[in-house]
Amino acid sequence: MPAFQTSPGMRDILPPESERWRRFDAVFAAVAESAGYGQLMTPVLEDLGVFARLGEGGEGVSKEMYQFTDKGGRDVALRPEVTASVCRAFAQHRPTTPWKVWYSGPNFRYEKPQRGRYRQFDQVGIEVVGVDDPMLDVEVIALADEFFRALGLRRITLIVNSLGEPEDRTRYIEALRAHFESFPEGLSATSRETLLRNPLRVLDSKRPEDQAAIAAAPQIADFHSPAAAEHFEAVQAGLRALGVDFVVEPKLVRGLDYYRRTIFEFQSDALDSAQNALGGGGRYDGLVEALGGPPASGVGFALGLDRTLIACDEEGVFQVLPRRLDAFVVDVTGGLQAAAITAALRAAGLTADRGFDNRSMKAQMKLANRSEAAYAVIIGEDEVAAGTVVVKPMDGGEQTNVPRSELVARIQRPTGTDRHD
RNA sequence: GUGGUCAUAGCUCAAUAGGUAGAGCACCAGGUUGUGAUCCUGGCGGUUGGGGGUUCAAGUCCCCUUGGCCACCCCA
Repeated sequence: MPAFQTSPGMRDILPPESERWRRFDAVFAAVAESAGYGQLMTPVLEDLGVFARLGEGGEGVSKEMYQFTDKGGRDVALRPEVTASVCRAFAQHRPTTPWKVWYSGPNFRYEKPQRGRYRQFDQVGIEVVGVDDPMLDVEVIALADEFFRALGLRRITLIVNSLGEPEDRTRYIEALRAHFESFPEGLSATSRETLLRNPLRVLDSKRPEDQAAIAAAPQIADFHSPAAAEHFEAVQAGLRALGVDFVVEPKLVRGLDYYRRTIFEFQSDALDSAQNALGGGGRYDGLVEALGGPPASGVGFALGLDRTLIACDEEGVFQVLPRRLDAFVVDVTGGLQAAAITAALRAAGLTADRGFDNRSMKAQMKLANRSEAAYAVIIGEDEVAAGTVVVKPMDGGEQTNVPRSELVARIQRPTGTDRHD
């Protein structure tokens, strides 16, 4: 038993899995940057106040926040999400709009860990501040959709809804509360508690005894102001124009108070229905202002690496193969030769590893095999004397003895292709 | 936060009814005094998650604790 191990809900990502994570980021960056988004890097630690507004939504928010007082007496928290930090950054730096950014990194929530749910978890996302145009909602959603496709995922469902303007939303919540409180068949005990805190969330319940009340509940669309309805229509028209499949789900809600108008979520039907949401987002007009900035609308989404990778596993896509080395240098003359040869190979842009500890040729060949190098470069006393090296294809091909000066060329241009010699 | 379940070698797992802890894989070495991936032989490897208790004797039974997993809660 090791004296120390990772704290609950936190883990090491070892190679080669870490390579997959890095490629995940790279694919996301490529999609976002193709649309003019730049990477924003914010601190993982911020003043508690930056996230305080999130607490107005569910009580879970404040309960699950990693917060503490630092040595200067400042109340701080590890970020539970990035959207609030983006808005804080906008308010702080006042960049010109539209401000289009993407991000990737760890977030922290003090939850009870289980598979696909960690206390430190990575998310990628994009946010745009300062544009009201529904076509921007369309762009953001389409980029998320494009990203899932870039990973190779096919069994993805996009669901969208609109919470309307803040006033619409407020009126709807009151109507919902009234409906649920007076519904004859009542609600489950859990939903009755949810109702006190966040009536919208009751719509999310999957408990059978709640379904009758939910089915009979008022529809948000009936509360949309003309402007909100028009915005939502425009979003749908834009998605259709781009050929992005979607389903309007009137019962889709998001837990936080800051969401306005468009909200959306991507689900994978390759996962259990209980946790099939890979990511989501929406509009949060007003959040920047709430954080001390100018009035500015915002829209964005975030998605989690863990669940998305699980979905990839389920669909058998985005399987990252370990990187192969070009060459593995086996030196049984003490190791100095290998130092020079690997340096030369690397300088030529090739990837090369070598054996250490002056182990036997057999042992070094086993390492070469394990490294999955394309070639073993073997050097012994004979080769040193002759100024040559043995180049052996590890796939079983014939090994050849080549002058040391031709080694790099031989590996860059495999035998059989250099017929002009 | 609530409930359930599990924890044995680096990994995946065995261990009859309490009776000295095993295998496969991996790793190391040799067979092959200059050659991997196959094969053969041998080796390294564990205070059975930790602590306490019952017992002549505990991996096995009891309590506590830590951690994983599952469900609920929550889900930004």
